[in-house]
Amino acid sequence: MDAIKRQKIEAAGGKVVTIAEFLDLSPEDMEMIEIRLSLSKSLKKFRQQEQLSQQKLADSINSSQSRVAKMEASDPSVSIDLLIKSLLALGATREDIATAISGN
Amino acid sequence: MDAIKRQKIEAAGGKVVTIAEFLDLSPEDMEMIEIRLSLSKSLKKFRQQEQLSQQKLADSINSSQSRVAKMEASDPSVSIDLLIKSLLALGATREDIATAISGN
DNA sequence: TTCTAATATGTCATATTAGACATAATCGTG
DNA sequence: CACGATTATGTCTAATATGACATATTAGAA
Repeated sequence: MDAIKRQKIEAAGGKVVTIAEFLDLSPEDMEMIEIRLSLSKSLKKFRQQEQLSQQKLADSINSSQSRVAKMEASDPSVSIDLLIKSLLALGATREDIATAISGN
Repeated sequence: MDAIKRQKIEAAGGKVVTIAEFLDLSPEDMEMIEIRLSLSKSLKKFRQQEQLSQQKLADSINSSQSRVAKMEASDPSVSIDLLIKSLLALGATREDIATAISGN
């Protein structure tokens, strides 16, 4: 949100709050969330490139369809470990993972 | 180990086995271990650059000295999540983390 | 629309990871 | 050497992540 929009809202009596402020997240927490988000997007991309259903992928990594869905949804219950493990299983390289994490 | 050395050992009746073979690790397992290793080395480097003891770092991230020691030792009981969280707390950027993971 | 495959969501028991603590080992420095 | 500080290791129990399952929702084709 730019400064002008913020000013307008505040001038009108509204309080502007970022998501981080609202949820009381530290910058590091935000980064963690962003990293998980990038990885999960990458996971979905790799899976689709391989033309696999969530179920097929789940089978190949001894997991379940629901967990794969949660991975791709960046559910807070999924660890970065699991995301990376799954990406590797899909053939992603460390470089691919690094790229996802860097956000570029 | 190069092919020549391997050949010599095998010619002498020895069986050559990689660590991965010995521990029956999949290539993905190996990658996971290497990633953890890179991150833990990076963590130690960042902590030392900041001139912090493991205890001080532990305090700043609500953890314990022993857990920090385990992080830096790449103990299997520590998750990549925790390593990344700790790196971020030390001021590492996503770029720094990506670099560690890529192994370059 | 209806049927079917795919994906999403909620919950649970089990497994894994967490911080904490005790204590051992190692490092520096006098 | 001795001592103090730092780091390593082992083991608890609490917290969190896991696969599994049921079920809901969505997507796409006939």
